[in-house]
Amino acid sequence: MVARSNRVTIHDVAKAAGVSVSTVSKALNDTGRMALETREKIKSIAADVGFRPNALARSLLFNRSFTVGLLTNDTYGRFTLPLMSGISEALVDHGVSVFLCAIEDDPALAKVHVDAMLDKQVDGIIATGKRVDRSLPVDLAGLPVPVVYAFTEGVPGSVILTADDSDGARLAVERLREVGRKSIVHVTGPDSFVSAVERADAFRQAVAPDALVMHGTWTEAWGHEAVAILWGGDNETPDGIFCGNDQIARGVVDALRERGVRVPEDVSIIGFDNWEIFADQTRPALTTVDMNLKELGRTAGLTILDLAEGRAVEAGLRKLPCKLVVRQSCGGDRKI
Amino acid sequence: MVARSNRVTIHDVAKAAGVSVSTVSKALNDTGRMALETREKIKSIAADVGFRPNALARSLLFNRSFTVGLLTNDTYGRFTLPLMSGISEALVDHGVSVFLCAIEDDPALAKVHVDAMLDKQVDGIIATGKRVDRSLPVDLAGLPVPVVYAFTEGVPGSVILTADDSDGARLAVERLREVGRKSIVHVTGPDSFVSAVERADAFRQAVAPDALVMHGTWTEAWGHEAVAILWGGDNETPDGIFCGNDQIARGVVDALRERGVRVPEDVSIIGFDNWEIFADQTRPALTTVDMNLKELGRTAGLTILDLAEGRAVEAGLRKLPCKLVVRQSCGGDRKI
DNA sequence: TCAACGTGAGAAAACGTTTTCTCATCATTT
DNA sequence: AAATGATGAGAAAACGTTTTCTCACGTTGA
Repeated sequence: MVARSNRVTIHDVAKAAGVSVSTVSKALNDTGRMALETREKIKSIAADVGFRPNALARSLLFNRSFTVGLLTNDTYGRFTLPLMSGISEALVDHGVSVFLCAIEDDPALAKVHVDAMLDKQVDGIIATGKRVDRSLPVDLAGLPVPVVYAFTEGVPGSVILTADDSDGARLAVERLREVGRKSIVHVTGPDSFVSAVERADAFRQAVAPDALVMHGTWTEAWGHEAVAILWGGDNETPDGIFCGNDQIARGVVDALRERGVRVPEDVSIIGFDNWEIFADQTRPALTTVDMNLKELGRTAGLTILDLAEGRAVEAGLRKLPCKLVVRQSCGGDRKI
Repeated sequence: MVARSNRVTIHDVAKAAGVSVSTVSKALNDTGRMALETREKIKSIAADVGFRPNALARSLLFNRSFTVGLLTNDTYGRFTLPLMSGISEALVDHGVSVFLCAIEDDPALAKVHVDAMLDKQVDGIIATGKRVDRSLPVDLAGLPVPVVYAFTEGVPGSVILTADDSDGARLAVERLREVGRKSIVHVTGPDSFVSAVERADAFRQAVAPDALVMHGTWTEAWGHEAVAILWGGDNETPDGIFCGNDQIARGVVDALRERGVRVPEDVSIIGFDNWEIFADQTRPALTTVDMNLKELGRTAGLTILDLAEGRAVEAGLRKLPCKLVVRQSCGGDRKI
């Protein structure tokens, strides 16, 4: 029809071996009946001519494309990249490749991408975003392929994977307690974010029902401001601050340094996200909660595979545990 | 053979319309001869039953999969994401989807990914990395599909796209001059990086053959240190600093603030990369050189498409211009 | 010696498209 | 009225696999 490629097909192998294509197929797939000698010879010839089966042809036959789509509106990749990395890592062993589609909150663009993926017969779609409590600007319900939501809001009855914010908050508080901190506050993002609220609730539960939670923006500037508030009045100052993300934590650490408050000697700081570019470059480097996004990605990948291959998967929200990454800002590998 | 899906095929449309599949195909593709009435009826029926052609089947026929692969070892995505965004944007209009493969400097993993993509008959591969003067840990020469190198080292005779570092440096110096700066220095990364050297050369050419260039690491810490050196001695201090990246620039700005030097009133600072997370959060926000990575991605996408469709593309290194993003750290929408 | 059986290998169909060819049918021209 | 031409639509082949069927041949057992 159109330009034929020069790639070697199973027919070439058959010709070279002097057998039929069926025999070649059976030989290479270790199926069917045939003389061991024939099988070996065919395998050797196939290797010699560098034959690799055309995945498109197999896909057409099996109705399995061995591709999945990752749909995201997280332009900056802060959350998408670790996730992607985990997905890819889990799936590459199964011969599955991943289409990455960045839709920037544009419903039309999203639809174009979804349609393109469906046309290409993806085995499943993983949806992710930059916020757990917002959904992508496209309706993924009723698609002819399985969908897994990771770190974004999903429709009821779907499979949703997310990090356990409460667990993260508990981890942080535990650590602050371990290093001997008694007066702990939480400086975090807006209370319009479900994550912020969940962490705050878990924080209060772990510290005290009336423990101080300061909601602001997710920025360094807010970290500075929060310190100004805490250290500006006549009240007792805290000796431990759990921050809602690493940017806030950096702001807090910088502001404290400017005031001559020593971190971690005088005050222990714990961040959230383990965004290395912040956590590592802050002086001192941030002890911070890691949401295990890569692991979350791995789970999402495996889950979509289960669904694609018809295995049952429990629907509903599943929260994966966080982990604490210890650097210097909290102090004490030993207790202070 | 295996699980048949419930998706509607051209046969279903044919049955519904009471015609043959060939007629349906011709009707939908506006080819062949047939009564206008028939054509319209078939189109309408196809739309009603929600028919979408199976891209796999078309791919098999046309030897065109309408997919390309993006291979990267830039784990952090600093450069890959904008590039990816540009590629995707340019190609989605052509119905092309992008496989993202993150290989972490692991040759074996790289080979697995490349093989998986070749098996899936990608129309081309775009290689990218985190450093212009390093190549990916896999040999992409002699592949049966076209390859474009973007922001990474490519084999001789290949198509290589990269940002014009010299242009970026010139842009920065020009701006510093425009705002009236006379004593300009360049604080940048290690001279083992080709980019650093090219920018430094262009910097010297624009300022003076013996203009001061300070090589260090790509970190905030180096920015601090450089300021300590510059302001620590008895020498005249500069009134303009061109930094090799935004992290260094942030370090410089912070260090100057700590010393009571005002930015941009006393000293103008220009960064490089336009990494918004740094450029925007620095106080004052950084004026910085943007490498137009998204545009570079767009070009890479279009180029791989040209190659895939057999159009001639000039081989060799092609440098795309940078642009200056003006914020506050350099001063003067009007001259100071 | 003949039937039954096991073995090795090929033919053909299938997956879902597109395209080339062929062939009726009907209208126009001589 | 017969030959020519235009029109509309379908049959079949092709893309590169896998799998089911079929079949020839040789071996075993009675």
